[in-house]
This record gives sequence, structure tokens and C-alpha cells, in this order.
Amino acid sequence: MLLGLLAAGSRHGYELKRAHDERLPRARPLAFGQVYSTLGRLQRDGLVAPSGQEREGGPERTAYALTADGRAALERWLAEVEPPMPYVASTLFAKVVVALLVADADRARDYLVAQRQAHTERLRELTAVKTAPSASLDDIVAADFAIAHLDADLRWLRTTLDRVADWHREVHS
Amino acid sequence: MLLGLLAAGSRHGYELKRAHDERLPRARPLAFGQVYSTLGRLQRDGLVAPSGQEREGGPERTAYALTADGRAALERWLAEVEPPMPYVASTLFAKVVVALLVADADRARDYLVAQRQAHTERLRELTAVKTAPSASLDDIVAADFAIAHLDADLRWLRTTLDRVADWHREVHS
DNA sequence: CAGCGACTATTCACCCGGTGAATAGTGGCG
DNA sequence: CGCCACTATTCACCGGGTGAATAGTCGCTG
Repeated sequence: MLLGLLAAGSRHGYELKRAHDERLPRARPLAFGQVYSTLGRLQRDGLVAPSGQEREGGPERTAYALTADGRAALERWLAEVEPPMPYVASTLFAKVVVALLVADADRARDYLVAQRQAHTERLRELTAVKTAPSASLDDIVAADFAIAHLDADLRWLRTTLDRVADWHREVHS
Repeated sequence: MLLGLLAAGSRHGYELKRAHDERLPRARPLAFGQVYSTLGRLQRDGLVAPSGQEREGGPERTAYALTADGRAALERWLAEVEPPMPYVASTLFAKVVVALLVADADRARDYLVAQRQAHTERLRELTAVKTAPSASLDDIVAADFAIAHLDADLRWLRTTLDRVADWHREVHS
């Protein structure tokens, strides 16, 4: 991701974090410590290099630019397809499994119902975000992504509610 | 997750990993190193304690059990609802954003089309998994989870394909 | 002018989860 | 006895995430 941002032109660390957070408004904001430690690694591996020193209206800052290797690595990454769902990695899923292991079917059901409600509420919020007049395409595309996955969770929660009794029986056999 | 498995009875590390991988067949298998280091942390925090030493048909093994604090922490965890989609955290999403930053709209489209194909293929595989005669409910519920999220990705890929030109323009403005 | 606060730029120390390999013990077999 | 397979655990390392600390510059105020 940082490589991608640097491809658009060299930047110093603080500004990279700024650019990241702007470009992906709904992603987890980067910590400064993380930006610099990642830049350090990228530099260690020859994918970025310092490209200048600047001092305007603030303290000294070091800009970084992509190296040819960095550009090649980025192109490679962009050319490859992400493996779709190689694993089910989800806290929600794990929690439901544990609930069935640890509690009775009714308790698990209660959890599923509460989670469903929270999802429905969040869906409402995100729909409001994307329909606001001030929504940028960045906001809309990200909201759509989130909405699609909330829907997926809700669908799964629904069918799982129907199966709780059977699943609970199987888990305890 | 390990706490949940221990709630069903005390177990040693190796067996915990085994139980985890069995219970969640489509999750990422745990590394042994990870199980023990997590157990160490849980012990450090007073959530689990060694509960016995055993030697049958193999080397010595140390079983661990939940402490009262551990049980309480597990109950607390189970009682709280997971915050739904607090962030859009997805490699797929980040990749599309970078593609738009770095490449032209056609290149981004090519990537989206290739990714869509991989998703469709994976959907087929997972559908086969859940319809196999030998499929357990564990398999089916996990496959349904994955299928729902693959669908969500596909839905998003579709609308994003329609928006590439506009989004590309906005990204570069 | 000095001090303060806000903003900018970076480092530091630490933690967790993930990884792959190494180490050590037991049992069975030739 | 040695070897192999299986069981049980440790070890050393890595990247990403966290929160706070450090340091410089600028503008404002008394």
C-alpha cells in the first residue's frame, strides 16, 4: 500500500500516513510508528530510497521514492490475483463456534440475535454515509464494500440461527 | 478461542492445536509455536493454569485448565457483540485503490476481471464442499460463511467495474 | 526577548500473533 | 542397538500494531 502511494511521487513519512488515511477513509488509520518502521523495512530491502531533504515551514523532512526494484515489486503485486477465501478468518465465526462449545443452544441463539441487531444498525449507518450529498466516490465505494460484507454476515447469521440446535448437537457428540 | 476450547475440559498444548484444527476445519491451522506462546501469555495473565502432568504412551505432557478469571474473561467475551465492520480491512480493496492510483483505468479493469474469475472459481469449489455427501455441519457452516463473503466480494467487484472510469478520474483529480 | 502552545517529523520500546525449525522423549520394529 | 515415526514443547525471528516520547519550527503574547 505504501509502495502504491509512493508510486504517485516521493513523500516523507508523515505525509504518507496522511495520504493513506485520506485515500482510504474507512480503513484503519496508520500509526506513525508503523509508517516509519515499514519505510525502514522497505529501504532495507531496496524497494525505496531517500530522495531528498526538505525544510519548509516546519522541521527537516526526508522524502522517500520508489526504486526500480520497488516499482517492479509493486507491478508484480498488482498483477497477481488475491487467493479468494483461502481460510475462514473471522472473529464472528470463531465466537459462534465457542458459544456452541461452551454454552447451551439458547445462549448461542441470544448471542446471534444481539449480533444481528448490531449488524443491522451498522448497515443503516453505512447506508446513510453513502447517500449523503457530500459523499465522495471514495466514501461510496468503501461503504459499498462494508455493506456487502455486513449483508453477507447477516445472511450467515440467519441460516446459522436456523441450524443452532443441529449444530449444537453435532458439536457435543 | 483457546479459552473456549479449554472450557470444555483441560488439555495440553499439542492436543489444543489438534482440537482447534478439528473444530474449525476451514480456519488457518494453528502453529504449535503459537499455541504454546499463547498458553504462556494466558498463564502469565492468570487465565489458565497447569492442571496436571501425564505420561501415557508418549512423552510427558502438561495439561492446562481455565482459572476462574479465565472463565470470567471468556464469559465476558461471549457476552459482547463484535463491532460490525469498524474498518474496511481488505487486501482486495487496498489493491484496487492502488491499481487506480498507479495504473490506468483499463489496467484496473483487467485486474478486477481476473479477480472476479478467481472468486467465481472458488465459489464453485466451496459449493461442491458443502454439497458433498460426507459434509459435516462444521464444513457446511464454514463453507456458507465463505460463500456469503465471496458473494459480497463479487457484488462489490461488479459495481466497482461499472465505476472504474469515474473513480479513476476522482483519484487523479 | 522568552515562553508557550500548536503543528510537524521521526524514533523508541513494547506487545502479539504468525512462522519454521530445532530439541527431546517414547514406542515399535528389524 | 539404531532408526523412524509420533508426540510434546521450545526457540529465534519477523511484521504489524500501539502509545508515548523526542525534537524542531512557527506564531503569538506579555
